[in-house]
Amino acid sequence: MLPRGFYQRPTEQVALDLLGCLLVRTIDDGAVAVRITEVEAYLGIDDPACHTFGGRRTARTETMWGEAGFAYVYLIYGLHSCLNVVTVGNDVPEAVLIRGGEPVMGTPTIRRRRGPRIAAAALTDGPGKLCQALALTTIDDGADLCDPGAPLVIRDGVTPVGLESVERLPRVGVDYAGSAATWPLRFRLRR
DNA sequence: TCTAGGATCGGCT
DNA sequence: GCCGATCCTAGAT
Repeated sequence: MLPRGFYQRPTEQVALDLLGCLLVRTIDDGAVAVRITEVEAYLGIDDPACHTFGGRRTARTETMWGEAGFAYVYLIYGLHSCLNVVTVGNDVPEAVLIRGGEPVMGTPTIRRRRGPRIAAAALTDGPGKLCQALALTTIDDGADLCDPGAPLVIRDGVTPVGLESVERLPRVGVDYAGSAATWPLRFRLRR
């Protein structure tokens, strides 16, 4: 399991290093693991696309202002959840959005949660889809990812990820953020 | 209180 | 590729 110190580093570095890691979700309903293939960095108060831009601190974003290594889960478009991991910590409210992955364990459970008619490639290839596959909702906001007994933890990947296999792209859906919309803070594993 | 808009998804054309 | 669903959040009043 990744230790707290992993998350207490610059957000872009954490985002890169999360690629290839395993998201392991253990609840009664069924254990599931997903290999992270796509993430986005959100750089706090100086990032117009970030929920904490300009120092915004509300009930929703409170988790981002807390310690690193905790899950920040919020609801988007009134119906989808998105999973982030808080980075840096100590009143530096930055985070990495987990945008997608590929199932490596518990695929039948994922399919049961996602629906029988969903194509295999579309089971966990978006932030909302990922949360549905892992049965994550805003109830899980504030969960500690560094607690060995937690129902959601992140483990180091089995095979190391080389920089040459990582694409850097602009972030998705943040056109409202002006020039920050073009910042290359989206990282994706080539396939 | 009220209102505009959103870090998306999936079905349909 | 387009578009509607759906309701919470945050800022304004």
